[in-house]
Amino acid sequence: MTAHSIEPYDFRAIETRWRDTWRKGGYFHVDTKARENTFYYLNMFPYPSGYLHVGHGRNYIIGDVLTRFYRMRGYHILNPMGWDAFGLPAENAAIDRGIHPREWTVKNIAHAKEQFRAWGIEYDWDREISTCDPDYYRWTQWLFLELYKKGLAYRKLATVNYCPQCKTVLANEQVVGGACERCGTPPEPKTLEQWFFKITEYADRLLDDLAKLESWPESVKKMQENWIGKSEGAEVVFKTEKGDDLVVFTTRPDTLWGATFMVLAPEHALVDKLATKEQKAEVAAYRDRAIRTSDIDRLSTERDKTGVFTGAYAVNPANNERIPIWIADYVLMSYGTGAIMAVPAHDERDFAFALRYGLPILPVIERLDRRARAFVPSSAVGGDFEKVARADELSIESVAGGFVIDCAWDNVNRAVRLIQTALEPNGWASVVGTRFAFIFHDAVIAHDSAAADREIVARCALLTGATFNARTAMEILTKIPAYEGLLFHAGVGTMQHSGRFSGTRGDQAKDIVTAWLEKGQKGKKAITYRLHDWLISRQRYWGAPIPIINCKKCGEVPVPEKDLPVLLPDVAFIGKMGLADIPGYADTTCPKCGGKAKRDTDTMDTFVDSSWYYLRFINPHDARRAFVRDDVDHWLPVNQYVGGVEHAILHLLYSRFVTKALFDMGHVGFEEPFARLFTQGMVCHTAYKCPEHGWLYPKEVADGNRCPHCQKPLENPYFSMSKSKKNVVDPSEIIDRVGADTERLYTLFMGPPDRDIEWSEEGIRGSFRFLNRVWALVVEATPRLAPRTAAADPATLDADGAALWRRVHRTVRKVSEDIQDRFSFNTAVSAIMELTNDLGRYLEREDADPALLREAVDTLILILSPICPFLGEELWRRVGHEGSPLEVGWPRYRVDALAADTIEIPVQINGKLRAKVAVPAEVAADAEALKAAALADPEVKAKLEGVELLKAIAVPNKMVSLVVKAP
RNA sequence: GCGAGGGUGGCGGAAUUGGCAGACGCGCUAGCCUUAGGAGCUAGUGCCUUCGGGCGUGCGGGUUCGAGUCCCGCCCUUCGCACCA
Repeated sequence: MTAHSIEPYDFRAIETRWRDTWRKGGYFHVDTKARENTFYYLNMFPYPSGYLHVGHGRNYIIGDVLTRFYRMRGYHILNPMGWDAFGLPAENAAIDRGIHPREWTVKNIAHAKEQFRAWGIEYDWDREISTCDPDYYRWTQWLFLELYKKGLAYRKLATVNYCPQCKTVLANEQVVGGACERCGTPPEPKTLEQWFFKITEYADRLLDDLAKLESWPESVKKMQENWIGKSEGAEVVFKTEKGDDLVVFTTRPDTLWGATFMVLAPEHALVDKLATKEQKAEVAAYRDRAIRTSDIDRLSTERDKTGVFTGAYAVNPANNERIPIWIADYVLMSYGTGAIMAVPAHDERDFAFALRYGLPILPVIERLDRRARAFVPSSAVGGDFEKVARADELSIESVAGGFVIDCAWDNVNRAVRLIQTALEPNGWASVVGTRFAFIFHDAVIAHDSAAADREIVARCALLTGATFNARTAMEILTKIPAYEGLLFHAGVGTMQHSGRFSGTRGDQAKDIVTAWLEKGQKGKKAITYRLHDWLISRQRYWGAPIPIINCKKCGEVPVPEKDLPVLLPDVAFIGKMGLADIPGYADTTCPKCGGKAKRDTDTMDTFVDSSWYYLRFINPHDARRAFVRDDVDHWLPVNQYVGGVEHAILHLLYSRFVTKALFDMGHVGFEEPFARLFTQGMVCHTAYKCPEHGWLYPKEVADGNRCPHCQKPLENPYFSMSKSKKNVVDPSEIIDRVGADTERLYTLFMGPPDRDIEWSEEGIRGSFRFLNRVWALVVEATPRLAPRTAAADPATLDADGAALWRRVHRTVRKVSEDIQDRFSFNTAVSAIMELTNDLGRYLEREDADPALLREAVDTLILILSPICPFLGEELWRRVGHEGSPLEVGWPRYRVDALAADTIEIPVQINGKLRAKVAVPAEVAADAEALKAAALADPEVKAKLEGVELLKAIAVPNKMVSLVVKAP
């Protein structure tokens, strides 16, 4: 570059100049009546919580780049923006500041819009919506009523977290570490009538239709699948001795013969009835403790399983064994039937519980490997036992305290006979694995029933004497180190010890047992989901009121559609209140009978607001309808939806549910709301933590990474940006120092968009430097450009020129594909950088071709303009054009410009790169010609001197691989 | 524990279909320029080297003319779910 000083890149002036140009030009207004070339791009709308940091910016910058790109490609692109404006943080902030949540929300929205403007991020602002606006929540209420009419909204008693200090109900997310997030008091369970949406009715469709979502990330689909948590199995009816039916759900009906006890959730309805007089007090105490602790502190995953015997018994329908009924908090009332049959031999939790409480553990499923192992204490047999076993070709090994014999399933019996023969009269041994048995000198007792278990324990106790203290056969076995890992397995295998079902193959066992249960009316095939109905009631102020009226005479009456919206009462906000606390709000008249009635005082979960907003954007101002069917049917499903992975489950699942419900009601003609989903990674940044003073702002931190208060060395963990960790970067500071274009460029360049990335000051500087180079280069080139209609003629270019010309076209193709098909903005940016580098080198030539310069410079500006729109506008005018790059259209590439005349082909000899040959393109494309050219190359010839060529492989346009043998 | 990602120079990352590993950027080194700046320009920059070459994409095997990429077995790490019967 020449040394004379040129005009500097004045990003402040440039960004100020073009800041409103797109809005004024109406470039992003779209007519939703359009039916051709339409594209619905949607970013998840934000919660207006103060201000957006550079991490939030990533999401919207990606959207803005894509929108500008599609716009240049001639699409009618719909890219709207709105505000998920209801919710708890607004109430909390309002409480702290003594203002109304609406005031706080409105202020934040205004500030966020100003941030978008500074970022150069444009939307069709005529479509702005805010969920706290009556014109919006009126239709949220309409949605509620539609679901209600369909029987998909209903009310039932449910337990919520109630904070006795704040005197209010807490949402789950307000309970942090088992305490109220505001005051730290542990919440109490409280049972209230609550509204639910019957999402479970759609569980199967929500699960099955995931397969149709081909352009969703696999991880998100998997998360939804896990969340829905479908398990297939059977319900089995156990009769209690008092005559009640106790229904359990199991995924392993084939293990029924191994069910040696039952466990109920402490809250189970039958607990009171079942508990015997002697056990009642203990049961009640355990249950009360469980109810209090269950939801509060689940964090200790590895806590011991506890439980209490109810005193009652049930009958195992498979073998009529009498089995005890326990209660334990490891069984959850919220899953299945709240009761289980415990099969301790094949369920890890049941195994631990049974060992702890001395309940029998009976193996009923064979191990897949069908191996067995016997342990023979040395005191139980004579001195020549080892020799005898060897003579019988058994694999015997001497271990501490005795011998271990490993057998395959077909020689277990032989080993057992041998051991029995060798036993002293008071000795005993055991075998586990494919066969479980205890061996005595006068009998071999299979460990296959509770009675056998008792007999084994009694015999062992007798033989062992006072030191014996095991309660079950399994407990004896767990004390033998050689058996570690062999006593328990949860695999599917052949049934054993299961009466006439013994020997049933594992792959058929479940079906065969289920069929038998159904035939004998002892149970049936059943499916259980982890997914629960969606609790939408919030006892809060800042949300959409539930449009239901309770009349003493008529009962539950929906508010007639003509009376919507049910407005939030416009009262001074006093904090910590729900609608129930507002005098007069609930008083109304019954729409049916006209008598006195009460309004429902719950508001809706904000996920209801966001479960349908993507529909409202199509006709945001329609006063008569939530949306227009014909229009939404055209524009939806959303072509591209982009947001944070933190919404992978709830928001996306609720939206899918609502769409399916609306489809069933005939309101929309599609079953899935979002055709393509992309989840962007988070932006991380170093945080500073003092062990004593907590999180510190970077600017507080003194030199040497020490705490300014106590001089202690600080920890520097690396976290996604969050206010609480004080590691956010404010975009206004970046924009002020290097400009929005630099921030946009850096945000895209720093890494693949689906991965978490670290914000770095050095990276910002590099991006800023690049834009300065682009600026200088274009300013430098401007007087040397051919007129703006000129295009380069490749025939007249020299080698350097032709190379640049090819680079221009290759770059257009790469950037187009990277943006549109691959969502790979970082590589698109690096391609633009490479073009800039080449252009800079070419520009150093005095005789640079003016038409080529024109083509290269124009192209560079155009493909950079979606990423750096301010600079794009400025430079486009500078090089002599009128209007915005947005009006020009995305540049096209020439296919004939993609390939060079001469291609350099690497040559490998025995897998190692040994030479490169330059060949004409038509030679490189032909395997035989390419092979010949490589072999004729002097360098290759020299390397082949004196060796024998065994094989030559030529891959057209790629490489030549030679296999040789040294003499 | 279950599920899904990820592991490549000093750092962020690239390699799209099994075909030249390290594009692009940061940092660093040397030089130039300069009324000195956290500026700009030029060159270099994976490691080792006896200057022939050798080694190199978490580790160990395998397939192949050829493996960052495919297969088998491990290790580490991030995220999500987690007593789900």
